[in-house]
Amino acid sequence: MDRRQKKTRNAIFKAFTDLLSQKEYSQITVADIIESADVGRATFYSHFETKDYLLKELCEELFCHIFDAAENKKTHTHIFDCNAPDSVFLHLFQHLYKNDNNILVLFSCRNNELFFSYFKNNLGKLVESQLSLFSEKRRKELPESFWVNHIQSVFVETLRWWVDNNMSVSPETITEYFYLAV
Amino acid sequence: MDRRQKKTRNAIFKAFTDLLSQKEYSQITVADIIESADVGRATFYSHFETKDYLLKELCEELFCHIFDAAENKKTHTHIFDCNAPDSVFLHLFQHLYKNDNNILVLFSCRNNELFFSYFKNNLGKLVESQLSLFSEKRRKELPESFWVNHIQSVFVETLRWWVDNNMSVSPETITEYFYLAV
DNA sequence: TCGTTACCGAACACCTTGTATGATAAAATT
DNA sequence: AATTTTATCATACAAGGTGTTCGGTAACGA
Repeated sequence: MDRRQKKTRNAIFKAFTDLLSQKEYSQITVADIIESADVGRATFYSHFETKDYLLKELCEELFCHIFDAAENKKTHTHIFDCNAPDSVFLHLFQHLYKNDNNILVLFSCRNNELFFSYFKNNLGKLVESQLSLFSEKRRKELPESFWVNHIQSVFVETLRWWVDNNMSVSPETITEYFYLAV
Repeated sequence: MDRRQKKTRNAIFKAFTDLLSQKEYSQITVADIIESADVGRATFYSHFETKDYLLKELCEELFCHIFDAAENKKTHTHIFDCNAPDSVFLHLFQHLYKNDNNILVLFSCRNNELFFSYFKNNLGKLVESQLSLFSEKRRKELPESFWVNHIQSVFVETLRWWVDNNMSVSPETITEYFYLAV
């Protein structure tokens, strides 16, 4: 990829992330973004079709990083030298706690629910691979789609509560809450 | 209230509800609404500051009806002649099932998350009054704010699943799922 | 009947979006 | 080093949405 393209793309991502920490997603205009990123209007539109696609691509980059990390624990441990705890959910909470790539900005309550639904979807695969971890009893009494949706939701809502409360408890504790709640 | 005002207000609510069943909230313009309601532009703005306030007021009307009904079961039973089951949650599900005032339109997956958060907030009071119904054990191990938020979330997500699945199970069954999940 | 009030239509300034243009400079290719 | 390709910029533009203003009209309440 052309060096200029990379620079532009990164400048836009950075500007967008900065703006998201200041105001609500729906209040941010393309004019805001290009001014903050210091790129031309036509340039913005040559990179991203719309503002919604920009958010989508940003989410994909961030989620791709964090979910790959959680799923491929071995390679990941090797690269990032983290201590690979037993639970992928704890692993996720730990990564979020570190706030890699400023991902937390997107979880702030001011921001769009669109983001939460992307996150929830990405969680889907992970949850399905972990179903056996949860209570056998309830699994048999509830439809599987209900059960999967439930676990995804509880994770997202637990995360929301954690962030809203300034992450004042440790990743280990919030994981415990998650398992108690789910 | 002036008869003309009532007529206008209702026409706008009706037009808005109809439109919500056809397209996503964010795609609906004020022009759409006033054309469908057949009122002047200035008239719309003399009733509602913005489209967001319109949604807010619509939610308040609908929720007010449904939550009052659930909370004041005695008066409510009297007025609406329903069979007042034991659980307020079952009661809620039953009311939603009847789709009073077309409330279900607002729960369709195409529609705004804004609506779900209003609903979740309205649920707050109700949940707090019902806390004792749920497992003592978990209540003591989890912070109260976490616990309240959790119950609200599970209700909303259960409802979402129910609606997404065309309400193919009975209110009694979905209530059972709710209690099993929470 | 008479004053008040809500409504209409039309026009308006302003903002946002997404596209198109030709010029310029950085990158890739030869 | 010379040349071609490509990303960028500034500017302009049309289309469409928002929220306000204003004078005329008709429905309302007393």
